[in-house]
Amino acid sequence: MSLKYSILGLLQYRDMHGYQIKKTIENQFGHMWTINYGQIYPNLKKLKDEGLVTMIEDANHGEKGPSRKMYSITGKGNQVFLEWLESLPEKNMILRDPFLMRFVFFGFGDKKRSIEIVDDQINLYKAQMKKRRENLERLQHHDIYVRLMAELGVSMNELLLEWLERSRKEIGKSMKDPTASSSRRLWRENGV
Amino acid sequence: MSLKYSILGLLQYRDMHGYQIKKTIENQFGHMWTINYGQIYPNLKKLKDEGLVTMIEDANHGEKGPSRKMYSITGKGNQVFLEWLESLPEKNMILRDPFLMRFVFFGFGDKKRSIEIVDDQINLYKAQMKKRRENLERLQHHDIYVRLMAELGVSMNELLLEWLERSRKEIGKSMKDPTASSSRRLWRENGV
DNA sequence: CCTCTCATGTAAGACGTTACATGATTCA
DNA sequence: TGAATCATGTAACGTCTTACATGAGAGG
Repeated sequence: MSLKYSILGLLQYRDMHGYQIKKTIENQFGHMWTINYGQIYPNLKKLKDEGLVTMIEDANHGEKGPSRKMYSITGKGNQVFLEWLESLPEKNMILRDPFLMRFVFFGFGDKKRSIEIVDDQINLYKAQMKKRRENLERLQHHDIYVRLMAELGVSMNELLLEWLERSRKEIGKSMKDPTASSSRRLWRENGV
Repeated sequence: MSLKYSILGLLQYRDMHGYQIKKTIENQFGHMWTINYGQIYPNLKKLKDEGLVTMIEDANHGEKGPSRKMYSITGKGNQVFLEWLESLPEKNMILRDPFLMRFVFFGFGDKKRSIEIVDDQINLYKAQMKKRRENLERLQHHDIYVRLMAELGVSMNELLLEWLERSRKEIGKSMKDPTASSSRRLWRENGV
C-alpha cells in the first residue's frame, strides 16, 4: 500500500505525530483523501520496527494536552521513499461511490425520490467545494505539486456538480416524457 | 457494501451468471469500476443463502463450455433492492490512486523521472478514453442513467488528461526556473 | 456545562486482492 | 500450437472501517 510511503513523504517536510499526519493528508492534499487512526498508528509502529522512522516522545509538550509522539524519517526510510517515488504506480485509480452505484439503477425506482437523493449529493459537493476552494487559495504560493493536486480537487468537484445538475434535469424530463423510459429493453437484447 | 445491491440491481434487467455480472459492471457502467471473482462468487452464495436470489443450473448449456449458474432475483430480493435504492448513500465517494499519492511528493525526486511517470499516466488515460468513448457511443439509446454514468466516465477522463498535460508543462517549467522550487519552506512554516 | 479539537491507541470484523486450480472453446 | 475468452470457485492475505477506551484544554 501507499499509506506507508505517504507517511514517509510527509516526514520529508518535517517531523510529525500521528494526529498531524491524518490532518495533513485530509486537509492539505485537495480534500480528496480520508484516513483513520486504525491505519495511521499501526503503520507508524510498523515503520518504526522496520527502521524507516524513529520516534521521539515529545517531553516538553507533556504539560498541556495528551502526550505526543513525534516521528522522524531515517536515512534508510529516505532511501526506501525515493525508490517508491521513482517507481511506476502499481495500480490504476480506484473509485468507489455508493451514490453512483445507486444512480445507475434509478430507472427502477421512484423518480421523485431519485431527485431528492441527487439534490442531497449536490448539497454535499457544494459544501465540499467551499472547503476545496479555500484550501486552494491558502496553497497559492506552495509547492507546485500540492497546488496542482488541490486544483484537481476543485476541478473534479466542479465537474461532478455540473454533471449532477444536468442529471437532475434529465430525470425531471424523463418524468414527463413517457417514451424516455422504454429503453431498458434495448439493453436487455443487446447482450453483454 | 453496495456490491450485494449492485448484483440485485443487475438481476432486475435479466438473469445473469457470475462471469456476466463481472463483465457488465466493468464494461457497461462507464468503465469506472473493477471487481474480481473473489468478491462475486462468495456474494452470490450469500445472496442465495439469504433468499434474495435463486440459482438455476443452466443444463441446456452443458454441452459446450463450462457449466453456468444463472441467478434470478426473488420477490424478497426485489424488496431489499428497492429499500436500498431509495435510501441515502451511507458514504461519500472514495478515491485512491497510487499515482496521485506519488505526485504530491514529486518535489522530492528527480524531475525527469517525474515527467516519465506522468507520461505513462497520460498514455494510460488515452487508452482508457478510447474504450470509454466507444462505450458511450454504444449506449446512445439506452437507459438515461447508464448513459449519464458513461458520460461522467468520459468527462472525468478528459479532465484528468487535461490536468496531466498541464502538470507535465508545469514540471518542465520548474526544471528551468530555480525560484519555483523554493516554496517548500513556506508550507513548513504554515503549520497544519 | 457542554461541545469541539487535540491526542493515542486496540480489537473485531468487513471488505478487497492475489494467486491458485480446472477445463472447454475460439481464433489466429 | 498457442493465446484469448469463457466459466466457476477457494484460501490466504492485506487493507480499511467501526467502535471502543481514555483524557486534557479551549471556547461559547
